[in-house]
Amino acid sequence: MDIVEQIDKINRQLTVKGYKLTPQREITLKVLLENEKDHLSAEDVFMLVKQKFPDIGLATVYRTLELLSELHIVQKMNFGDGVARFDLRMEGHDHMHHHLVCKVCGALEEIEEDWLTDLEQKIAREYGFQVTDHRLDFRGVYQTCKNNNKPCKRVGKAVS
Amino acid sequence: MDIVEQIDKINRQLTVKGYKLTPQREITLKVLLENEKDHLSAEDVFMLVKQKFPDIGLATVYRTLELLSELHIVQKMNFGDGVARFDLRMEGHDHMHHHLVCKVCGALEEIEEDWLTDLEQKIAREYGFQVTDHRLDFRGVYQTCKNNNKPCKRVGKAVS
DNA sequence: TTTCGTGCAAAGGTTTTGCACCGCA
DNA sequence: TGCGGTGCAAAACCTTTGCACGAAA
Repeated sequence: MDIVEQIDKINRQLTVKGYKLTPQREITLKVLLENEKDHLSAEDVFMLVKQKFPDIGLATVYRTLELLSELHIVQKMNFGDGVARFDLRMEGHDHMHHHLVCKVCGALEEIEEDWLTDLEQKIAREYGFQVTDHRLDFRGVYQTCKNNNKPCKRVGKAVS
Repeated sequence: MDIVEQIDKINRQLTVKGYKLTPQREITLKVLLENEKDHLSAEDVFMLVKQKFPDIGLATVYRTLELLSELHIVQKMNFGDGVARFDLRMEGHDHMHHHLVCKVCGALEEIEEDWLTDLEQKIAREYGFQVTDHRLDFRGVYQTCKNNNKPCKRVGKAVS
């Protein structure tokens, strides 16, 4: 599924809900699609969108991200560095991704495996709670960082 | 271990690092201990402390929470509602707790079990990443909320 | 005296909101 | 015309910081 198809699909989702795919929204979506792995902040998105559409306002980006959040097209996340970060949720998003956050190099690595299916069933059984979403972050240190005692890699946007 | 002993222990931790247990810090700790399950925000803590010590300033509460965070006595968390929340980490804190966040009633339930020990070993093996901390939140709906189609319970502070 | 901790107020940074305007049905 | 969407600036909000003062070693 290429970017055009993706945007087309999202366009239909918007239309169903009575929203329009304005040029600003389309470009914001493109930026999100092109940086799918990067956990962009609103400011990041704004700067990238501005390159393609210089007249856009920051408020529009916030409003678009908010809208896309509500429609569960993007997911708003928070890594504790004071800014919200946004992730496109692609079609197979039932298996949420997890994160490794390295305290030394600040890298934020994504892990695509889903480890929690069993756990979610257990929670449904034992707590009467139906999980729709989860979030799993590990904080720690890469061995390489630890051995070298210096930053080893930076994947995506670093988080303080 | 009662509150006095706990504070005593924390006092020693502070002393070792060259910090003092001022009245302000002691009362802040008491509030945290008395509301251990509540995920208080800085503002929450401030208001509760102010009842016992009306002259305290908000900045002091922030500074105390920051200090306690650095010493890993409390843990700073973020549930995406725009404020940081703080949890005391009691002695057996190696097994981090997890959360169920209900979208209907806003309840934030704590789960004391540790399900991720195996996973952390796997991560160390396969990703060369040594985990010191993790965070696991599940979002979803309580069956009771779903059946009644209205909020079913509120545990601790609700989160928007 | 020196140092750490404090209260207050101001500043900082992120996000939201009010408002006038614009384009499309 | 009506309405959703936009840009801009102002506001709101949470958190941090500068500064002068105070208490304790």
